[in-house]
Amino acid sequence: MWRRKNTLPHFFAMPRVKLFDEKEVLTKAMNLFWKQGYSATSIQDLVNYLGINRASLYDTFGDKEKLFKKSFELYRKQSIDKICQFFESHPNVKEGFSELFKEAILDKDRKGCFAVNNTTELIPNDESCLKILSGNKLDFENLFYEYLKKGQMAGQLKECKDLQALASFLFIIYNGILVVSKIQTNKKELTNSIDLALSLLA
Amino acid sequence: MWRRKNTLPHFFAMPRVKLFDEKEVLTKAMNLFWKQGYSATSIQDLVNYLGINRASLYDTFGDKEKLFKKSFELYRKQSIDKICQFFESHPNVKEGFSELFKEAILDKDRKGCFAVNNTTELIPNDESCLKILSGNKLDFENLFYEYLKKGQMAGQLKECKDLQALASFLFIIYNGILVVSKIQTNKKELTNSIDLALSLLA
DNA sequence: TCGTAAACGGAACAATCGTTCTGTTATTAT
DNA sequence: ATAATAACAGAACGATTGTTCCGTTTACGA
Repeated sequence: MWRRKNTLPHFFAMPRVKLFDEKEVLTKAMNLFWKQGYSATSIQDLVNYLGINRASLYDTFGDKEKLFKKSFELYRKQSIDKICQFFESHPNVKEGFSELFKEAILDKDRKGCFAVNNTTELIPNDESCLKILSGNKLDFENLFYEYLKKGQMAGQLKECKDLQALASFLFIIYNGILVVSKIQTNKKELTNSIDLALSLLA
Repeated sequence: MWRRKNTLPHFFAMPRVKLFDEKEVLTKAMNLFWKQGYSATSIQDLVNYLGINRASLYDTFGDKEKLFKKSFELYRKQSIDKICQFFESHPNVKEGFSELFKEAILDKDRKGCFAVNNTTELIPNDESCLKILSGNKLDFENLFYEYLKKGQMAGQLKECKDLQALASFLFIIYNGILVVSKIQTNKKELTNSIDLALSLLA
């Protein structure tokens, strides 16, 4: 069997390159889905906001659902990277969580958290998203757990706590903050609640 | 100017009565919006699920947004009534919150909380919903506060706490539980977190 | 320079969106 | 019985949905 490679003289040819940066466009898509949610964001919205052609959108990202999944994938990577760096640059556990939560309440444009928004919008109507969000929960709780453990070994936690339970608790608090911050932008009240929650650590 | 009333003999006439119970249908609409969210629920979905005609839907409830608002209004009334009764039938504060939260984690069909779902879906894209949800937050925090106060006066809280901060904290916890319950139905882990949070009360 | 193939712009697709309209049916005071 | 009128069933509306297709443009290896 002969291969096509041999039969055609100019088989390999390079087409024109993309006129847009794929990751840059994906970041834009992420931000629009984040703000509007999956269902409320139309392809036309995306075409307008991303500034690329419909055909380019479909050629590059597949369909709407695929683009959404890729957007959320990017968000997950970014937020996990951010948390890791955040913990590394905050050696004290209690201070670290305090700063993390207090940063979360500065939600000027009320977008909340893309993961939390997806949880409430897409569960229980999208099975595949449940898997992703379950994984996301585990990732966060594990990060929280390791951070707590490091703090415990450094003697930052007074008593011997159930770190697993503490990690779950902190994840719940984090989710709660990310919901309530969309309603309430009064920093003072939320700060008090955070201090109250973190009094369980020391 | 003569009035039409005088020119026609039988001006007042009663039409046929509704073949469906308005509140019953509204409850159904509430449940569908609750499960699917506002954007993901089409009029056709509603017509199928409610079992009434399109025209009847529009005649009775106005348009989609009005039906949604009425659905959520019904939900708010029901949940506030439920909380009031719940607190009245649970004289001990800590036990009351414990039971309330532990009831929330039994979310078999993963619908979550209609109010939380609406918060993440509709803010910041619907200004009128922000007002409603702000009011809802205040209502809940006030209910929590009064309940805490009653418990404090009954000597159920050891120290003299900042009850306002405690109420806000419990509202955040409640929201967090109502999000995470959609992902995690493992009761044990969530129960531990609830116990941890409520250790701040006694 | 030339041919290839992907990116591009934009029209076009069927399906569905929320909403309105048109008759018909059914009820009740007269 | 009759007239009036709202509820009913269902077709129809234009607009928008997500997606595909077509023809052109453009970059790059040969």
